[in-house]
Amino acid sequence: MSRIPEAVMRRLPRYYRHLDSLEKKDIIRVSSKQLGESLRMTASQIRHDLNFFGGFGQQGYGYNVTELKQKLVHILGIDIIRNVIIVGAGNIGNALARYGSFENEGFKLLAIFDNDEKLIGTKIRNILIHDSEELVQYIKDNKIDIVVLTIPGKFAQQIAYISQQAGAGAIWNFAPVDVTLEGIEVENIHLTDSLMTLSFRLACEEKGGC
Amino acid sequence: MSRIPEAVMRRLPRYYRHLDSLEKKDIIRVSSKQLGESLRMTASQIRHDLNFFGGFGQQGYGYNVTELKQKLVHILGIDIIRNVIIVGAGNIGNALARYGSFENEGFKLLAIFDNDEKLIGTKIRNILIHDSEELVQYIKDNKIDIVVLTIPGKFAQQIAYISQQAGAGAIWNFAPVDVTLEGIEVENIHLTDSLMTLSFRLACEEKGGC
DNA sequence: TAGATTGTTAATCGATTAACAATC
DNA sequence: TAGATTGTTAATCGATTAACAATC
Repeated sequence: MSRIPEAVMRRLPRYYRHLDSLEKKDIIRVSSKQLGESLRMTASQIRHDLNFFGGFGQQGYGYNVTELKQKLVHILGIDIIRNVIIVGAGNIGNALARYGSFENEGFKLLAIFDNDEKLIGTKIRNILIHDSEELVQYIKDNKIDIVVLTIPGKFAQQIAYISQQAGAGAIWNFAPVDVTLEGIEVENIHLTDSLMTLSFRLACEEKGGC
Repeated sequence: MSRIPEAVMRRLPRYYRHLDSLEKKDIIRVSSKQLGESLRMTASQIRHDLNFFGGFGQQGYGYNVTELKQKLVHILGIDIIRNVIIVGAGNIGNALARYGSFENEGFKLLAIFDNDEKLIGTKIRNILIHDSEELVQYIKDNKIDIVVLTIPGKFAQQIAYISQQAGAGAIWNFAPVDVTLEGIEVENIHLTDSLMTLSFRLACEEKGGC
């Protein structure tokens, strides 16, 4: 399989989401033209993207919705259960822990870590909050695929590093710093950056374009 | 000013964040080479990006940290206070409402809306939760720059639409659907999509690359 | 002045779109 | 078969990087 461009990879979950919604509406087949109209992109791009993974369609017919969705499930690896832990039981950590719908996509929350003694030992939605001191040992003892960082920025890089050393497979970072590590998958979510792009665009509009 | 490419715009908050941290360390000057090393990008790209907005540096010297940061503050428009409301007082809405640090960047949360009678009239961090019925009137009566949508997907497009009609300037959407509207700035945050890219990358690794 | 580093243009690289033969 | 639509290659477009004259 040829190396998948980053841009293509980032569109895959959107394809998956849309196919899932078509399937729920009992739609059996869909063409790249129809997909393009719904997703506001060119039919050409959709066919081009999907063909990195193989020819899933049929000339003159299009794509079978359920079949294509299943292919995407497999490509995205969401048919594999992934063990997840959250480090930081603050606002965002709490929200993610309570947000049930990740479980539907194969992500299983095993534990939460915090260093606040008032929180240690309590639970969020049946999930125990452990002492951060136990983090390394916990990762070593359990196969942890994804470590979610919802801690202050100043701790993020270091906790990411020790999580990697302990054997974690990926970091999902919500701290407002860029976590950079070699040899582990990292996804940075920068909510403030995103909000700033709205601020920028509003300011541009007010200036009459830029 | 020539039209700013999307890719450039998305890098601006990162520049701002880094300059802010340099300033806090009392660093006076910085070269594009140094910035490139810290941010893991080419010096060329940084100079190229900044020059869309003007020549902020000095040959043989580099950039003055405070001055460049101030330019970025102005470019990003975070020197303008933006009025924000949150629609949906669930997990994510709650977390965003409690997350104080947006206020540092010029975003002011005025109100929260929900349709759960048990929540209406209560407060999160001093911010009153209003009945969703009042949303349109509230936007009409107050200059609302940004409407944050932390509601189920099925309501997102419609609430975005009526918010626009009522006069809102931008939508920050956390519902797992793509809100598409003409004539209003929209930023979609798809947490599940982001998590799926980690799943994809882990699956790729396990397959030995793709 | 000499050294450093910018601003800016040109070259390269990658991603998107168009086109169309293949084929269901 | 005729019409539709894919898979795939070629053309276009945009973004990144390299190069270097300008200049502090």
